[in-house]
Amino acid sequence: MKLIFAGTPVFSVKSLEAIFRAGYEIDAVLTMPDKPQGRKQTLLPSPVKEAALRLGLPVLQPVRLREELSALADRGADLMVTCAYGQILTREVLELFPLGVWNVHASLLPAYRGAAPIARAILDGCSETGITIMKTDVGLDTGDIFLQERIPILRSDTCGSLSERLSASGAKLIVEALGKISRGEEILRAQGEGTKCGKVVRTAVDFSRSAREVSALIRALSPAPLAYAVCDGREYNLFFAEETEGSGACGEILAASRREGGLIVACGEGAVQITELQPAGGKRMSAADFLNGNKLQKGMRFDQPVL
RNA sequence: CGCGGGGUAGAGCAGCCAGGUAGCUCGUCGGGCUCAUAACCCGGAGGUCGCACGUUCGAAUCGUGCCCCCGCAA
Repeated sequence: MKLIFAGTPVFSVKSLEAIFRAGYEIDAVLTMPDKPQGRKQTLLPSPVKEAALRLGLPVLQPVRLREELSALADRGADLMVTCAYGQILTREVLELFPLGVWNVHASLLPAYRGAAPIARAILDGCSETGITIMKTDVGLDTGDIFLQERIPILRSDTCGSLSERLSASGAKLIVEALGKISRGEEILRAQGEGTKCGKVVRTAVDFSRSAREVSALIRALSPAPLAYAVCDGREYNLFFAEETEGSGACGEILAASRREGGLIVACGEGAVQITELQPAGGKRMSAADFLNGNKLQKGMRFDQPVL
């Protein structure tokens, strides 16, 4: 069984490595073209490309997959595995693989089809999410479900930490799936009605929301694209905040010292303790380190975002 | 030439504009207090002030050049 792996971000790397380690013949790895990153606009390879090169696998980076059909077809793979690849597959692509195209998706489909299922699940305050291995069809994450694993969402989870566990789960499940497929044991079930989620963007924290929602927003967008807040003309990226006791005007800093319990900000309902942040121009640091610099004082207020 | 912040002790910062003894919070080490402590008190160690050149009696501070880090935007 010869297969092609398609993936792009770090989330996909564990699946690629697991499939490789399980001994499957990976004919080529598809990933998005190198993109200019950062201030210097330097061209950077995707995490999957780096992993593929490390494993000595051939890498293909078509800008538009549907324009490289013949090249793909020539490789004669039996099956394709996709995992956050970044391109919608057309019917012509799907038809190239006799054993089908299988996708690793980071949600319990049919919930959270689409771009940012992990962040959305945290944002919505879900207590669990999971991984679905599905047989890709022409719709957006609408294919029949093959395998699923539920993963709890912890109060301490950020999109980053949850992604790591989901990524590991996905790697385990896709290997399991390939085993069953190679033995002709796949049993599928249709999804039915589902929900779609769009990608998440950098967002200003609205401290008039409840502490639960503020914490969820901050954790859902961490470590990227991040929630932020402005105080005293300076912007702060927020990496982590948990709900805590406290009340005051929305956005008011209720405490800004270790003695008083850290950096605590009043929300519309309750308060949050911010434990990791990054001032504009500065580095990411713990609230304890940040407070040593005395930039924010009790009584100051974070700006209310213009809605 | 996209906009902007920054490099001072292990960490986070002040000092720079108006040159003249290296400062704060924390950590660390030692001692004390306490049933005890992440609490409190006392004391100590620890810094080529990013690099180079220049101005000056004297530069963290002023001037020139360079290196590096970071936020936004793309």
